[in-house]
Amino acid sequence: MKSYLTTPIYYVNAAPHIGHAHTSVMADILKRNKQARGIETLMSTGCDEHGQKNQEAAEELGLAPQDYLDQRAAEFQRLFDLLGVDYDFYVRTTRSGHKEEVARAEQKLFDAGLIVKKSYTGKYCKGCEQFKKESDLNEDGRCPEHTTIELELIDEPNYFFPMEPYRQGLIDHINANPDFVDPPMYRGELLKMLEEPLEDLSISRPKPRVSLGVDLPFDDDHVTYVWFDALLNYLTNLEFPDGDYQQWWGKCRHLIGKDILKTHGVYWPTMLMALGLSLPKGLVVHGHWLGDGGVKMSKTLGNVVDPIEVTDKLGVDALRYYLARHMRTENDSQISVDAIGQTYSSELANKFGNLLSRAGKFAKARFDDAIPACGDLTAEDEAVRAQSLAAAKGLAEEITLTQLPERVQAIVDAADALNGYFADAAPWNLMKEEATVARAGTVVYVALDSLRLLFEALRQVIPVSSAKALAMLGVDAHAAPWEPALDQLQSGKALGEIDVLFARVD
RNA sequence: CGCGGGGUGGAGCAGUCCGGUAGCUCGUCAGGCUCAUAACCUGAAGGUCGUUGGUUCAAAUCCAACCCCCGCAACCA
Repeated sequence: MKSYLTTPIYYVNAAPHIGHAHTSVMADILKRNKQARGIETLMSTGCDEHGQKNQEAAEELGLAPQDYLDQRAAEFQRLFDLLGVDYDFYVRTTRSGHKEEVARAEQKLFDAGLIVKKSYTGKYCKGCEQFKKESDLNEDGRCPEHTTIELELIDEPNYFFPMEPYRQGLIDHINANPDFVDPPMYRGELLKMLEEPLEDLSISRPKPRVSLGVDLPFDDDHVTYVWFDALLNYLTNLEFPDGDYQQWWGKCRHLIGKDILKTHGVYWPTMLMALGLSLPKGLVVHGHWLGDGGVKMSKTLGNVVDPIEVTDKLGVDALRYYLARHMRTENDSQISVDAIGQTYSSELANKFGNLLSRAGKFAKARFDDAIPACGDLTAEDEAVRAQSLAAAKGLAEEITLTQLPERVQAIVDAADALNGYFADAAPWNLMKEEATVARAGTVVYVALDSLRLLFEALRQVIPVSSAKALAMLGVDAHAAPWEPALDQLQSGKALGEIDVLFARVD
């Protein structure tokens, strides 16, 4: 079994933000989930270095484009490395192989007569450096952003990719493949987009306006429109067209934010159809993060959540955990440094960390630094064990992004139950009578073994902390695939040093 | 009448498909425990589930109308 997961390649015209962190971390979690099930998985993330906005960003900083791009690409990569994103490809569209293959694909379409040249007429705003639609203009027929500038009527040649011929085929494909878009809500949105005839997609930009891009192979005066170039990264990673890309391409799922559903659900499939290639297996769509108060993040409101800042303050796993725990794919979700801190304290520190600490230290102090023996099990023991096993199994099977929060929640609930169980059983009281010392050992065993199972499951979400926790329990991090099972702790085996796993941050 | 999502105790959310004691986290208050990271356990206060009407023995949940927020419609995950 094979799988290929991609994130979008991010526009590097500004510093990386929480959205970039989110999609790449989600791809990482899905990859770990697949690997746990024994599925060989490739994952790509990276950056899109072409286009007007990148060009402008470089100019603003007074840097040569390539210097600017090198800096930003490294900055994004550092973030993903910091967050533990286990990518197989870090894409840069400026790399030579990619550019050549994009040009080849374009030439192929051009030769087949699937790209047409025609003049584009439109009102161009010099302020925005963009063409404006009538509906974008104010009452005076001017750009709302630049009311003093008279719009220019520009008529220039441009290359277009007619998408309409593929529309019905795409609709049929979506109907025949219910999981082409997940969650289904976005499938409906996509089908809506396909109800009207598709416009010709402009795939070129005149060089005087945009220079950062892939030269059109059949016209030196133009560069390729960023999306046409960027989308192909999903294939060029796999050494398309000369390499052995087919074995992976058929297993590809694209993770995307809802804002780029059209590019991935319309532009990309029609391009692939024109190139005679099969469509990806599916699109995995998620919503956006909003700042405190449920409004868009903005510097003026001061509700921007910077992934680096959060990580510095609370640690990588606090952020990864929050992203996994609180994003609802069909809606936008809220995030703030306070909220991350709260989730970190109440769940990671107070439930998982503290439970490990109380049971682990108890075992060390009262049972000679080792895991106690497990005696006969009571109904209470069996109940918490069953809950922990069920929760772990929730991450041993295939998960979607939509299910992820509830699966993590089940792990939390199990830890919660273990805390209650431990308090009810009160092994510290059982230690007072010789007759019940063995029973205390059983309670500690059940707590530690169940907790081990929960941390094994959490390796998908918070790999670093989970590995630490398992080391404290004296368990070797066993390799994928993973089969959740009870009673994997060995009685009598030494426990590791029980440190504070999630340090309190005030 | 462009499209879509949402409106549930102070905050953030689940529950809505398949009607039947309104649940979780945080916060507040009271008690308990002492193994543990001022943590953990128990209990309490606090909600006319946006509004109105309808169906039903029974509606947060189904139906209708309306109000209010937020996205999209533009190269932002």
